[in-house]
Amino acid sequence: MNISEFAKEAGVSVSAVSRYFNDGYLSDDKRALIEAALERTGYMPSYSARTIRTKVTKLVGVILPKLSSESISRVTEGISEVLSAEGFELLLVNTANDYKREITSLELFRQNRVDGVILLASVFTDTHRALLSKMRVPTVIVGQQLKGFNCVCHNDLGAAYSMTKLMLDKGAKRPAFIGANQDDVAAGRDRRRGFEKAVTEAGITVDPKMCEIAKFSMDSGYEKAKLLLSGRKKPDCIFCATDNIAAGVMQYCRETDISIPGDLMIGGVGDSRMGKVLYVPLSSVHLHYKTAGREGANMLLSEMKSGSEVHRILQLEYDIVERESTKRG
Amino acid sequence: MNISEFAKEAGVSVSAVSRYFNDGYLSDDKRALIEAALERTGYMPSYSARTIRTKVTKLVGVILPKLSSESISRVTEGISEVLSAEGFELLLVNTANDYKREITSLELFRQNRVDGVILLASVFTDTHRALLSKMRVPTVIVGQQLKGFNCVCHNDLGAAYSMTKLMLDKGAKRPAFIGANQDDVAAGRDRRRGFEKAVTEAGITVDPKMCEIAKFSMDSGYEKAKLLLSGRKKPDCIFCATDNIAAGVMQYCRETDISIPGDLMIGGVGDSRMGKVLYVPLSSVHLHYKTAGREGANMLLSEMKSGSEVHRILQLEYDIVERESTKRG
DNA sequence: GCGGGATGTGGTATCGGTTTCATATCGTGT
DNA sequence: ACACGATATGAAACCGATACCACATCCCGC
Repeated sequence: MNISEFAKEAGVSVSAVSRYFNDGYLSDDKRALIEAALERTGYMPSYSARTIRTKVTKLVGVILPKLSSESISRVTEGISEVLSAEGFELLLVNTANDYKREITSLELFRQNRVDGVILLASVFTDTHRALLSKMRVPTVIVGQQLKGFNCVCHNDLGAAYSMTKLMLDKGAKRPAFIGANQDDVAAGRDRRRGFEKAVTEAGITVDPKMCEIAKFSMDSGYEKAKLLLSGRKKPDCIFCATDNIAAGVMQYCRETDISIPGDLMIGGVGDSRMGKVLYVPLSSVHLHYKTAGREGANMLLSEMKSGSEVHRILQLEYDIVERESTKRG
Repeated sequence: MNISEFAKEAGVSVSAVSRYFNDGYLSDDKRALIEAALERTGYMPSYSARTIRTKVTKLVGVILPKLSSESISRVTEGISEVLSAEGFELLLVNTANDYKREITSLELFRQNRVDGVILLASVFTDTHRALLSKMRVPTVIVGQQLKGFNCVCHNDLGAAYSMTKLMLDKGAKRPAFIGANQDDVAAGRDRRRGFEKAVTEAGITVDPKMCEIAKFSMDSGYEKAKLLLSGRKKPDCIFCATDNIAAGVMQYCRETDISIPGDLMIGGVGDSRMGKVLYVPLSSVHLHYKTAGREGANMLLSEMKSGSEVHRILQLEYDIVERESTKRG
């Protein structure tokens, strides 16, 4: 059933029906007629037909690398909370860690499919940059920082620095690092730099042999821990770029009877739920993921309303959460 | 830029452009002209304009109670995997555990916004049933079983039964239960029935005082554990309807020096990542969440293709994963 | 040489809404 | 009595695509 059939059924004009669903200027008589017919028929106007004239989709595209990650789902929850309150819906694209799909999705979103885009990016290539600057809809990047674009990000460097410093202040002398791919500026490069900054400041030379690059998984953390802890020069603390990696390290320690924090201190980033219940509760850095999602959504909202081209970068701070894995002395 | 402007720019007819993006019957000359103009202008056809004629949105609505839950995000990942391979995108609605939003979202999806709907439901009210039977688009329910509709669900009763039986077989005599709201048929009622079945079969009478209802959170599990374990009659095993609840129970046991599995065995459901790294690794039941998502998506796809009204129910089986929390003798 | 299927083409009706426009009625201040 | 703004109304143009239609080739078999 379309609007003219419905209008006939209700005994009013097409314009009247359209006015009912949009602005005012409609007599109470007609309003009642329409409501009665609505009750009878269950008519609903077609969104796409509306969109074709108004150019408004009430849809926001969200591009993310995976769904089953605590940090990402928290961010998404923040986004969803703010946007749904404003009547927007989320068009989700799960790239499954495939950068090419980020590109194709951005392409897709240029076709007037959405009113705005939020990109939970991992890595930026030149293609990314080129495409992003050609976007015709407001776009916000969450979790990474890219000059010239709207971003909400975390202080990854500071977080890594503080966590590493915490362990060094407790007397660690042989710090090790297990991080993520350096192409990922936030979780990879910045967290490594934070680690290195703290180590250097403590008067220790960063030893490349004490630094490993892992995937974002427990298993990977486990493997890298095995590498680091079975060598000759053993670390007395490990800073892990994510809690997942830290959990893998801890697994290895449990199996090999390495005592935590006695023999080895461990610190993570992300303050995941898991960290609290690990067999040795994990010290971590709380990043405000949900807030990042909310703020990203708010930034997008204001961008969509104003249509302005101002680019802002919002960096959120962090909180150190100390638990048993670093409690010495 | 719209199709006629673009057609003029390319030097071809509007029909030719439309044919370029759809079927064949287009000479190579025109194809080349269009491709050249595409390169120059970056024109993309409008999705909503297309939808208005074809009635195809290439969108699937997914309604879920929350995002930051491991089980739900796994299901969603399965859904996303299958549907994106078929060129569909997900329109996500996060109801934030608000049943009313499930209703309004279903309403919304009746407006030709999507080609199909997947509902990760929690609770079914009469309103749900009424609305679901009025849906004009193919709909699949994942995680719950509702007669007369397309469903993909787990064998929740069997899962709970087997886990409880495992603990009873190891000699537990005073089994306790911490479950979820009984309005949730799958995670609430069925898992409780499975527990009760196993207990009864073992010749033990189910003691209502040994049964608590928690929320789906660690904290709630912790609180209920305190209730059960500080009473006079202490349980020697607790079956928890979810791993999160079990993790809360374990937290309490750690604080109060209750030894696991010596004093108390604990079993969960869901085989969450957390379970493996808990301070006592948790026995759990692996439910095939991602598979459920995939199968739900497949079911929806075949429903959308055929347009048939056949209703199927697919129940997935489970695997017991035994870890230290129930390893006795 | 001719009927008929496959291929190729552009004009235009159509999808289901919104917005503009011309027009009408009303209350009200002067 | 009259001008004027606020309210109310339906017809028709319009948004940007697709699908149908009428028509033009071309190739093939008979």
